[in-house]
Amino acid sequence: MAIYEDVARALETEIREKFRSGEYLPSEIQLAQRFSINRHTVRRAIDELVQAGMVLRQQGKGTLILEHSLQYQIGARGRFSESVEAMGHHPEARIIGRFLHRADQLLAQKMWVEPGTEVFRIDTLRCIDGKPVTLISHYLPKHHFPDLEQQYRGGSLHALLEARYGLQLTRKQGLISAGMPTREESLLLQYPRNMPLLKIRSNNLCTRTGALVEYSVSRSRADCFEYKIEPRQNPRTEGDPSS
Amino acid sequence: MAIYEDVARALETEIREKFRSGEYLPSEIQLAQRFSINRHTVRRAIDELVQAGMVLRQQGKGTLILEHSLQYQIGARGRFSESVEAMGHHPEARIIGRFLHRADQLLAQKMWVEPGTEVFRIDTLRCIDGKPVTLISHYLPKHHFPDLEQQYRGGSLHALLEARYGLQLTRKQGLISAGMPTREESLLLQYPRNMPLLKIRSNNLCTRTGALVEYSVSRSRADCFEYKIEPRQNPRTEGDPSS
DNA sequence: TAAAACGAGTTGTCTAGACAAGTAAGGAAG
DNA sequence: CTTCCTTACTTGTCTAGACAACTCGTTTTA
Repeated sequence: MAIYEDVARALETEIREKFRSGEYLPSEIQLAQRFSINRHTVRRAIDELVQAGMVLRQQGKGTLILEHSLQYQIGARGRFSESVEAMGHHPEARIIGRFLHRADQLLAQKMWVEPGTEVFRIDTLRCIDGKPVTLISHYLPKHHFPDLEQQYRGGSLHALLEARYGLQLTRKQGLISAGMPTREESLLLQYPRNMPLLKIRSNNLCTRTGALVEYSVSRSRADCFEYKIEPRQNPRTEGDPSS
Repeated sequence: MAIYEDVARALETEIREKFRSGEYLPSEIQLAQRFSINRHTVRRAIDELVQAGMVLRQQGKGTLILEHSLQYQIGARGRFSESVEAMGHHPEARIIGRFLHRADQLLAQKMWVEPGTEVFRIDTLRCIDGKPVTLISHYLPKHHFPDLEQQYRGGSLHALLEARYGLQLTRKQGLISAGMPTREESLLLQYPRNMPLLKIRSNNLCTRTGALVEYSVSRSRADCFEYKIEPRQNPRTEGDPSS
């Protein structure tokens, strides 16, 4: 039996018995000293835990211990549903990054604009009870919002659009798919790479003019999130984003 | 960008273009010489392919190339969208299994019936171009359809319900989530266990009476399937020039 | 006061070499 | 002919060291 397998099992029981989720594993060097093995062998052991979805590596910080029973929570009550109508329009968003793209072929097609158009991209992370749940990339044509990058400081993006630019948005189309997280997504969402994400790409139009003002891609942890499609009820039930 | 990522991508295209499944990759040492990198770096690159399910390591023999039609389609055009409205009601269904359940606590809650109620379950597999894409479990309260099990022989379940029982269905609620396949799902869908499924659970009511007549769970391969949510075609906004 | 630079500590990548373990084929011994 | 052994080649594991990249708190600087 390989050393790294032994160490992996040792760490596994140790995590279950002595650590809580949110804590960090001892550093690889410390573990190497403790077990009197090489750091690479420790890494190989931790690889097993990563693969099992028990821990998450964070470069520069450490190795984060995740919920012990992630896989068992799937399908359990811990999950909460969210009306698709409300997706992407949530107040407690934290800004992760801002970018200025020039739309390539693919993006242009999805945004219904000409290739080369300048497009703001704002990435936000939505947390619930301090737990990251959804990562959203908002794409907005620059010419509609020349000074948006200065204005937006977090919170409800759509409320800002309405307040400053007088725009009211309507979802025109939503595409729902599933995929596996990239390393970056895994990090931001604190979510194992071998668990699925629920994705929604949506085009939002200005309710009045019909012009596309936002294309967004949201990626949600599937262990605690699912989307609810309501029957077509009477509209205008979703007005208040602050609720 | 890391070297091993480059090499992994290079090998990926090479596999697609120059190799067939069943063949073996050049040995790690040969690849290391070819790319002028260390063997460990080659191994790290191949790790990526293993993780992606493209190749299989065989100690002492070599690295076997597997069927490689799946992973490339992800995110490509090969994917086709399907309106949620149409989900679960498709003609070219093949029957996989029939069951008679007595609803337990959980199922009863989801189906809005009393625990202990007898429930038909019919599993169907939907294929496209001979490729299995969606696995659907239909749950129907027995008392509504005493002889359904005899009647249904494949094809559109909902058409049969309408023809024989005079029932027209309306989707009341849809819950969309993502998950990993069980072994059985993986087998039926011919889909790797490390790729995600897109799931929809929906309750369908009789349009006239409002009684629940069907609860269904569909699981679709995420590599070639995504769900489309159409805008609400609200009759009141008919004059809208944007549509 | 605010921004920039630094430093300690962490994970990530790459190299280098050694030996273990498994496979397959060929040759030697029975 | 069959069996066993050797040999060559493959992947698997472990060690060792170096530096890159990143995080975070502290210190310095403007």
